[in-house]
Amino acid sequence: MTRLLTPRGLVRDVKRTHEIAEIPEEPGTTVRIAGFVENVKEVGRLVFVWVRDRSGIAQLTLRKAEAPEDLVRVAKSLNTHDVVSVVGVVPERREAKVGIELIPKEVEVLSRAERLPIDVTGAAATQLDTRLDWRPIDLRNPRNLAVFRIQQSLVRGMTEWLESRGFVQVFTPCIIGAPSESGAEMFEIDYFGKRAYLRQDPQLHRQLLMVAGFDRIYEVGPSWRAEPSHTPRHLCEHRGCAVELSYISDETDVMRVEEELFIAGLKRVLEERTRELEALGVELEVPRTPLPELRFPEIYEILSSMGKDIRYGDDLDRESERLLSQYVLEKYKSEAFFINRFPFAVKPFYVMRVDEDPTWARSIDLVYRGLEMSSGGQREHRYEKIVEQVRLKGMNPESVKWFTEFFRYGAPPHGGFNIGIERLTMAVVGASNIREVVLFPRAPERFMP
RNA sequence: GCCUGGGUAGUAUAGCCAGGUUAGUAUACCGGCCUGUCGAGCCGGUGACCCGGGUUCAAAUCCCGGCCCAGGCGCCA
Repeated sequence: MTRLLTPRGLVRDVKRTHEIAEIPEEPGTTVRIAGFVENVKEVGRLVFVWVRDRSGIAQLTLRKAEAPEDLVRVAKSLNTHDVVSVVGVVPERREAKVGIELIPKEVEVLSRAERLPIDVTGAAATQLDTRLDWRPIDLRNPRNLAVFRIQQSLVRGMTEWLESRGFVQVFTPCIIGAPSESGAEMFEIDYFGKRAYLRQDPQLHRQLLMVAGFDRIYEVGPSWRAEPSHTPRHLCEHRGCAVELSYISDETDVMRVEEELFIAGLKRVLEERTRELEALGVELEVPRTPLPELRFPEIYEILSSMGKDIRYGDDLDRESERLLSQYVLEKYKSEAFFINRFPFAVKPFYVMRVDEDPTWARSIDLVYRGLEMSSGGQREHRYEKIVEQVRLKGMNPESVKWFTEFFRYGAPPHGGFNIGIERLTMAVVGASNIREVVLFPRAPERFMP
């Protein structure tokens, strides 16, 4: 059997010569397609079979009187989501309103499907949790492919932007030996009888690569949070696009890189995913740069003027985040903005404080469509300051020595951030639950399938 | 982790407050009808009260515990 690759990389073999969307319009053309049976309908003297592959739907039309008896029998025996390979001919006149019409000459059943455990048509829309129990079947719903195509473009738009600016792609360890970072709980693992942890952020190792002189790096990879968060926007396992860069003058340099990166992702989606955006009913606009920036402590006054009082020095809560988003949308007509100069009290030891007013840290968040996309900022690179901040946080200096020691041997001023890929996808496609935009989400009560 | 609401056929829901006939509906599935369907239509059929305990003559319904889910909060990407 001769096999050859099409320009699009599809192996032309016995089961398939064309993806459905590739079928030529020329009447009389014979093609072989393969896919899942979407529907079988018998109407009077006709049998219709819809076959779907990832590119679209084809309708097979059989005239009972004209088609071979065996073929009619096979067609009538088909069930929803049987897997078939079909040889068919493009008809003279196309009458199907949905999809591409074919007159089948041969139908091979590759696999039979039992009654589906979930609804993938939307007629009796299945709840998310049940869909996730049956995720591989749920993912057959074309809306899901659209979501992950959009995610693909977001990530590629960002990584290609980073590559074009000389950022080095790196892979830092997922298993770490010390629970060094304050904040989220970490998953413990057994490491040859010793206690180890799954990282909650690749943050500290990225900084060590700045110490190493890599200058500009990025990493796309997972992080884990052992927090029992029951919300529509948290996962126990999520992926980020993390960036770190050296020789910045302050955190605003980090913001300029982050907004360009963010916009590069959105632009790529608009370029490549018009169809998918339309299928999902999503409207997308690219925010104007530079993005608006709100700073502490002025933020307390803004919130106060909106009727929300946060104690001076305290962190923002969920409602504040929403109020600030609303404020920025009204005042600056922007869906995205930065929050800067968080209180040092609510941030980890490694952030850089403002020397003249050390209550505040050079810590930034990017908020988009009311949702936090990332945290980042300028890091403290001065050894004495790092050690002092470890002490201020009440941490045991020995426990972070593996990290802090390296800063005695020269460290460029640097900063960075980590954009949550699922958060960004969720905001772009307008999903109401983050688990919608993860293939196989991990949540406190779910780690299967 | 806290608060509120929930768990009924494969899926999605009604019934629960005011305990008592064959637990209703839609969709899916099976069978039949229909001269082109395209959210097809019409007729018939199969199929369910989360688990454990308690109250009662009698529990899907009331009470207690467990597990799970949704939303909100906290934590954060």
